[in-house]
Amino acid sequence: MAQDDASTDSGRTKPTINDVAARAGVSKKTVSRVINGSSLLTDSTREKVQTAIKDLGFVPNPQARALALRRNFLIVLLHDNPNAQTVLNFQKGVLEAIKDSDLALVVRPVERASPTILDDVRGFFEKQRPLAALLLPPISERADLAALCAEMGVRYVRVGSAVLDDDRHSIASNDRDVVQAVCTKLTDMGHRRFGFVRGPQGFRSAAEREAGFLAAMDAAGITHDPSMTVEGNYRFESGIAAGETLLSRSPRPTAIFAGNDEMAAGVVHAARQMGIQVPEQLSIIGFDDSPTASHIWPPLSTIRWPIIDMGRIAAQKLVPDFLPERAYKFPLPDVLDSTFIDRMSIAPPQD
Amino acid sequence: MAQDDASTDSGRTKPTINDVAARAGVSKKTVSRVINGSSLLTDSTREKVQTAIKDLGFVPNPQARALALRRNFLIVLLHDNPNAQTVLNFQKGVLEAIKDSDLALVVRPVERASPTILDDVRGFFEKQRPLAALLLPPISERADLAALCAEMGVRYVRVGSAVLDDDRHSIASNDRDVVQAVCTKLTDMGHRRFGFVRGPQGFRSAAEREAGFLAAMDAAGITHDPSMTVEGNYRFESGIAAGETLLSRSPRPTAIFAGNDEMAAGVVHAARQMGIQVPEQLSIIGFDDSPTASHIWPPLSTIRWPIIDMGRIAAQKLVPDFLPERAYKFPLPDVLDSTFIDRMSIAPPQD
DNA sequence: AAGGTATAAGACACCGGTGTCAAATGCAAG
DNA sequence: CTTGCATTTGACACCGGTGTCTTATACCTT
Repeated sequence: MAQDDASTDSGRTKPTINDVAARAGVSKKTVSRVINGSSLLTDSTREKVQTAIKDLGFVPNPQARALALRRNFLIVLLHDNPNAQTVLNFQKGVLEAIKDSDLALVVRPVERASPTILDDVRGFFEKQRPLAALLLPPISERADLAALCAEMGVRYVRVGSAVLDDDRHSIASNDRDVVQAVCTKLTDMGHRRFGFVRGPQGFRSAAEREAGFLAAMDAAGITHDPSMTVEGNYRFESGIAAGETLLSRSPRPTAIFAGNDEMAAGVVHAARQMGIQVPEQLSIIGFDDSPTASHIWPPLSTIRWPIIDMGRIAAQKLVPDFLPERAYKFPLPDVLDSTFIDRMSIAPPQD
Repeated sequence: MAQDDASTDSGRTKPTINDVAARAGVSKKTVSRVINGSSLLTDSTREKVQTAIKDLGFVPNPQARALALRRNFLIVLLHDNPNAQTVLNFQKGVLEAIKDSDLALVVRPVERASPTILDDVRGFFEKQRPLAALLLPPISERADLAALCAEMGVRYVRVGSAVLDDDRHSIASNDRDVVQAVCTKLTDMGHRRFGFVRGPQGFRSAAEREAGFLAAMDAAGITHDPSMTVEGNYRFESGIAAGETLLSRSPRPTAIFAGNDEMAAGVVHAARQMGIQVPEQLSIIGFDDSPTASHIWPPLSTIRWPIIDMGRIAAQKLVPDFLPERAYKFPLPDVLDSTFIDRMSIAPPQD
């Protein structure tokens, strides 16, 4: 295999751009142009260089490129989302998209409550100089973080339950519409007395889902009593508390929509403690299609949002020019549909 | 604030090592020594330089260092673990440890089944040249991956249910011991007929937990019928199937240990379908303390492994020389204790 | 065939640090 | 007050690419 000195050498140590240049008989700048897909190249030159690259098994050094370009080939996932499954699925989608690229995904949790959050992120950006950032809810709702990205030349996409930015910087699910549609199913079944377990203040998802619920009530001609809306914090325990509150009202609601599955599971728990049968005496719907939803009894009817796809599309919006296969087609959607997963927690009201 | 030209300038563009050198009246190499904590420096020189660094707000450029050192300040998390909560908690621990360092965490899922896994990882290492890698189970069990890390000069730590490597390269939970202890609680309660839902072949955790279970049987003088061990794949559905199998045996087991919470939840599900009361007629114990465990009814007694701590300690073992605060003390442990979380799924047998 | 212009390729400095080795400095001993 | 040696500091090349500007080549025109 050792046909000349250069290739003998290449067996031991990684070939550099200089080795390629020497072998192809061109300058390193020309090799650089080939790597970067410059259009001002003769076909024959390009071929020569590509052959040399292949022969040598040359892989450009990302650190050197990063230094010269003042930009790292990193996508940062900025998040403070408490739902592990959501975060991991989103990661999965992103990683799927960047699989065969030169990019890597770095995770960076941030603290929503921290007063120094902007400085923290700025410091991180200054150090790592990432190419792009992905903002997961709820911090995706912070306009100041998006502005910081823009200011520092970091591309970004904001992920949310509703469109949060212009189409280049946003990917969203249609929470409001899907919740309205699903709650309308319930009114069509004959339910008239509803309880609603809201997500916490400051979460756009909570507001969107509530808006969808209210719209369904409106459409069915039902006046929703505000005292039948209870606020939780998206966690199981708050669902129990909310369930206890709502189910001790008289008359009792026959259907409860909870802002997410954890809280819905809490409501189921409360119902069991109070001896209320689900779904016969009480219909419950959650949101997320988390593992909990299918593991509890009865299995929860819930709404699955396409979080993996959102991750993939977010990455595609972010760095289309870095992704090898352009198998996807433009324009990329801004809103993705969620789907209703009907399991066993809903039924028509009794009597 | 602008006291001289240099500081005026530093407001616009980031200061470099040259600016610091000029301000401190030393060479850039000396500044470099200060940054890297070289010991052959006069105290007065060090101070001068540190003052200049502080005045200018100088932050070394990681890309440049990466190029010169041929090493990126990246820790890679290599995983193919299906349990989102586990992965995310581990990430959390790692991130906690590297919080104020120059390091970043990048996630890289790998496919256990892929025949090209070694080449994939090698390619990734060649491109990103990470400083270190963290191997999560089950791929942490692959010695060839560890060898690859060693060969490519990537520090690594393997995480597992038992010590998988020497103490510098391993952090483990004590699955076998804790399972033995917990199952002994069950025998002490009076249980004699046990079912065991094993994790899948090829998972060390499955083998360890089984060994612990068997040891407890042994210690209690119980001969465990091998047909009362059923293998699952760590997922809910396989737990249902295993539960159906075990609970249709006659005489029925009065206690079932499942290799993880998902499968335990499946067993609970199967028991309910068959009209068997938990825990009155059947005690069930899981492993992981996943959200599912506390959300189902009855809440599962389970074992919590200290995955966040394992992440933190893994990072500390990996890059002690890069972590700012040496608040932790050596030697770092190799094995961390899991704890039994007693909820409501166990009770003495009815006889 | 000469001149003019568009285009391809190259020379060289530069990104911002670190390694090597030589030079300068400090201090003890003669 | 030298000399000798250990220690501290600096000069300079180098890590492996890219940007800018210049030069060489190719293609048209007249």
